[in-house]
This record gives sequence, C-alpha cells and structure tokens, in this order.
Amino acid sequence: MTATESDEATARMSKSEATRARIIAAAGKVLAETGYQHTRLSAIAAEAGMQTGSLYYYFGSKEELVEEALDGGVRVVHQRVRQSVDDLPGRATAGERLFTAVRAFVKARLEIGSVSPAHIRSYRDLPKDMRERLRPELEAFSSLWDELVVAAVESGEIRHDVDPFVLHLFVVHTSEQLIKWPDSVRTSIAHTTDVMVRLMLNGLEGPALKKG
Amino acid sequence: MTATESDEATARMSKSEATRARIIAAAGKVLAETGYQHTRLSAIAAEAGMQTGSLYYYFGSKEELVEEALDGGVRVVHQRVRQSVDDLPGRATAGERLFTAVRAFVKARLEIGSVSPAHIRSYRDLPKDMRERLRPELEAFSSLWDELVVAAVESGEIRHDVDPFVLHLFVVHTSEQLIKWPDSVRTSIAHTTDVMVRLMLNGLEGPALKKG
DNA sequence: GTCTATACAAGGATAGAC
DNA sequence: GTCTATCCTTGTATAGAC
Repeated sequence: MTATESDEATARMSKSEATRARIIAAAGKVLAETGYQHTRLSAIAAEAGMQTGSLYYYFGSKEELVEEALDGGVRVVHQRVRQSVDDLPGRATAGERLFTAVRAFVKARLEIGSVSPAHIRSYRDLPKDMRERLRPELEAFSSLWDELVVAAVESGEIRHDVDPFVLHLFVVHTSEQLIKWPDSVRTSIAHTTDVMVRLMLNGLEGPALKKG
Repeated sequence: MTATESDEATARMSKSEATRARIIAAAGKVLAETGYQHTRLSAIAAEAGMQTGSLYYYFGSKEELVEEALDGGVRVVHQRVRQSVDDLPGRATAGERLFTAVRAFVKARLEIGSVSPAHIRSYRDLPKDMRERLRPELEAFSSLWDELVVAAVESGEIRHDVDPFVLHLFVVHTSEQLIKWPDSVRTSIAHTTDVMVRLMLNGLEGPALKKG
C-alpha cells in the first residue's frame, strides 16, 4: 500500500478504524527495525502517539497485534509481486517475468518501510503457534519464486550452473539487504531499484574482465 | 579461528582461561543467532554448560561479556580478510585483491558460526557507549573494503557505473546473507564460497541473454 | 477512547552455601 | 568455581479515573 492509497483508505474509515490502522502501521515499522522479541509495546505506542495501556482498547495482547501487522505486511508484498507478473502480456518470456517480479519486490521493500515476507529477522523470533499460522502465506510466496526461477533457468535466461533454490535465496535475500543501505545511497526509488537489479543480474564484473 | 586452532589454543590454557574462552564462544554463537537484546544470559550459560549466576565469576556484567565476544569476532574476521590480501604477490591486480578478500570473507563467515564485523543485527541493538568503543575497529574494516573497491573500479575490473560505496555495501551484505541459507544448500565450504562468489561477480544472467 | 496506577512475570545481578 | 536463592529492573497486561 503506497502512502497515497493509505491516505485514501484512511479517509473512508471511521475514527476507530483509522486509529487501529495507525497502530498496525506503527507496529510494522517497529517490527521491521527490531524484530519480535525486541519489540516493546511502549515503542509501538510511542510511534502511534499514545500510551502503552491504550493499545489494549484495540488489541487483546501483544501477540494479537503483532500477528495482524505481520500477516498484513506479508500479504501486501506478495500480492504486489504476483500482480506485477500477472499484468505482463502473455508473450513475456520467463526471464522477463522473473525480473519484473524482482523489480516489484525491490520497489515494495523500498516503499513499504515495514515488514516483508522474507523478513526473517522477525519471523525466526515468533512464538511457534503464530509461526504456524503465518506459514501457508509465506510458503505460497516462496513457491512463486521457485516457479519463476525454474522457468527462467529452463528458458536459458538465467544461469543453469547453480541450484535453482540457491538462486531463489539469492534473489530474495539480496533484495532484502536494501533495508540496511543507509539513506545517503538510497536516492530515488526508481534509481535504487535500477542499481540493485543491475547488480543482481550482471554482477560486479567490469569492462576489463568482460572480454574474457 | 578454526576448530583446530581453537583446540590447540585451549590445550595451552589454564582451566580458568579455557572456561572463559568457552563462555565467549557460547556468547558469540547466541549473539549471532539472536542479536544483543534478545540474547539471554541463561541461553549463554546453557550453551556453555553452566548456570546463569556462574557467569559472574568470569564477567562483571552482560555488557562486558558481550562486548568481549563481539570485539573478538570482529577482529578475527577483519584480520583474516586483510591477511588474505597481504599474502598475495605484489603483481596481483586490484580485481584479484578484491575477490581474494571476498573469498576470505565468505569463507570466514562460513567457518566461524558466530559474530562478524558486518553483523548489523547485533550491532544496531548495542548500548550506545559499547557501540562507540567498537566503532574504530568496524570503521577500519570498512575502510579496507572501500580501498579495495575503488582500486578495482579504477583498474576496470569491476563496473564503474555504480557508486563505489554501494558496491562496498553490496559485497558485504551479499556475503552476509550466507548465514540465512539453510544447511541443505550449504554443502562444502569450498563449494558454497564458489557459488556465492560466482553470483556476486557475474550475476544471475544466463546463456540466452549473454549474447546481447 | 485515552490516561495513570498497579499487579504480575521474566531476566539481569548479587549473596552465600558448598 | 559452581550452585541456589533472592533482589531489582523492565516490560506485559489489567483496573479504574476522566
């Protein structure tokens, strides 16, 4: 959800719904930065502009609040990536489909400052039962990457000398590192996406080695 | 430090020194998995095979113990990377120096299961004063990467169309993702290092696109 | 709806037995 | 040296005022 979409959505909400959404957004932000265990309700409350105790008017427990924030973040990113692929014309090659997905993923990671499907940092810390409930959604997203990668290997558009699952991990984790890049190098979203995709696709190699 | 070196070192220690080293190693392992805030002394104690209270015979506080573990991890990895470059013959090109460093870094990350200089997950959580004390060592390591990258850009062995600092971040963070790869795809250290370096250097691109 | 005050649990730290 | 028992602090959760 972009800032604009979010504002439009907020305008249609009752005050209560808007506050609830604000808390969820605050939770997403804090979670992405600190991971589940380190996330303090006091930090979420501060980010949302209220006192810790007030959160309990909207949510029954920390777990309930966190699970809703996490699940929402996962679904939004997954949905965006899938949509970007579905929007391609039928004649698009497997490679075009994969790199469109990568671009959409990188873009989503930059636009949504908060949680993401591959945000392992949070995921590993979760209580076991919550992890179980979130698993199907995460696995669906993972399957999408597997399909895209395998098809692009078969079409010859990406390398076949590396295990497809490793390629899948490389794509997802490399995209994820963007959140660690300092603001100074993340200029516009379009440019940052461009640089990252170029590095993933073509690597570090420069002119002096390319002739080989 | 490899397992063998560690064993040899242990053999020369007094029992007290050996116990102390065992605690540090346990702390490194727990820290790498969970980050500072989430690290419980009870977890370190369990990993070292003792009760929580017993740790205080060797260390004055959680901070003291953690700082020693972190500082040690940073220094060992930095030292190994620097040594790998220094060991090259004088005629080595800038590109050879950079990729030797990358290989050494990836190898070190695989061999030492614990903390590392770029292990941001831990670093960001640290108390401010501790972070200040560790900073010089981290910056020295960062400078090494900057020098290697800039030289390789100038020699034309790596691409010049991307900000050198971004290339530096890409190298370090991409190497770091290895700790998230499941055991199933991390076969031998030599093979895993090889795959990772190939992906970083040449990217995902496959035969069908290379002709362009 | 949101705040303040407080009960309760968990983890860091200390003391004293052995 | 290591253990067990206990204190102190921090964070989750509840209660009741406004």
